[in-house]
Amino acid sequence: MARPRTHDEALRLKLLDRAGELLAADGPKALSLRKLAADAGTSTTAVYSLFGSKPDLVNALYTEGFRRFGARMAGTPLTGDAVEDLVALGSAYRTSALADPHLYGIMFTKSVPGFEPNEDAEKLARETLKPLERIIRRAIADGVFLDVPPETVAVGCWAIVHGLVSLELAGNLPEEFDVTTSYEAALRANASGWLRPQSAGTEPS
Amino acid sequence: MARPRTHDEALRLKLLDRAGELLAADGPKALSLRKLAADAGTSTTAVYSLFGSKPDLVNALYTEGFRRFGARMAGTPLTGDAVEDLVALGSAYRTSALADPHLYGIMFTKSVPGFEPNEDAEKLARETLKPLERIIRRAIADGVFLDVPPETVAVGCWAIVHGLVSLELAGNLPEEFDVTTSYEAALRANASGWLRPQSAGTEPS
DNA sequence: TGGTCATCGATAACACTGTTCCGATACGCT
DNA sequence: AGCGTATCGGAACAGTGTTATCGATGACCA
Repeated sequence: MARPRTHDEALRLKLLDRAGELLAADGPKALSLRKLAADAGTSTTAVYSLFGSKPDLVNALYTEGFRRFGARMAGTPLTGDAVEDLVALGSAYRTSALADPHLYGIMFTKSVPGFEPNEDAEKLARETLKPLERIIRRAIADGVFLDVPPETVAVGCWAIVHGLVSLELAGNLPEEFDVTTSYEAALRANASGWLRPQSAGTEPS
Repeated sequence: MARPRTHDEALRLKLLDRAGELLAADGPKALSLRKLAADAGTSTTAVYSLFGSKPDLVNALYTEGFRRFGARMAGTPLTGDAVEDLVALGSAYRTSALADPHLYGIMFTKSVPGFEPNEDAEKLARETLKPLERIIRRAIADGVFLDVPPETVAVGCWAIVHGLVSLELAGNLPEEFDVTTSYEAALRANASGWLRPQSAGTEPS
């Protein structure tokens, strides 16, 4: 054997860190391997020996993003009231997205052209939605929600938060728009729509 | 003065057409000015004298996308029942997106890194949502919907369709998921959530 | 009609990207 | 000590968007 590797775990973390900063500072367009390597005081080869390629590097960012995101979701306190809990999870989702918009772009809107998450990363991503499904299954089992497939409700909830956050991040919301209030109102309206008719008296807004 | 331009309107249309085809065939990553020019039998300079830059070319695609999209929205037959009409518009939105997914990517998910729509294009985009707002305003005025700012409801409706379509196009829906049915159910649930409580008896399916 | 010359457009160059190759390096082992 | 080899960094390759160059062109005016 020969020459011990200097492209070690420490450098790997440093590169990921700098990549996150570059991303946050100037967006996915500015995330260049050359600039990244230069900033970290190494060469582009290091990125290839540590990650494999640029998409693989982005995959690591994707995974890290979902780790943080999953922690926020799992750490959201729940009350047992299905509608309120869905609103709470939705708010956590938005908080997470606003905390690191470009990471959100990688995770949910394919903002880096060549990138597709690998199987492990995708599995991790799906795991983070588990709290959502748990709430919905219970609400359906308890007769609070309509008796429809839980996936349908879960997808609907995911869609509204994803849609709202995407519109907000893309700057597509109207001027003088009270985002936080409207966001909660929309989440509550959406969740309330799945209530069984006789229990539909829970007033939105 | 001298030499009349041969980079005329016909070439402009041809380039736009080929650009759409390249986009539809291999996605935004494969939309290269060199390939485009070669395919159209001209040089890259033509693109610059006709459009200005690549983002400007994409802006033209964006505008064309919203022209078609707006036509579909405006052409959707309405019944006067707010919830059903919102579902119908939402379905038209999805149809439009599925008809040309990559164009949808340009229009709604910033799939081309450097591109931002210019003012005219953005104004046109906003115009296409007018039918939505009309329905909502009337429903609120008639006391069918809750008395909240119409923008709040409009954004909520836009968000759920955008969210659902994004998830579908990104391949994030569960296996064995009846998209069309669930899509309508989610739209109906979302719209129903804005009904005033006393009229909340409209049963989602 | 012939000459001038502004203008157009294709070629080539530039600065950048991700990726690959290859030779110099620097350690572990004999 | 010296060999061998895995490792690493710089250079090379193929591609991108963009810009500059410069020859060809055709409309105007004499």
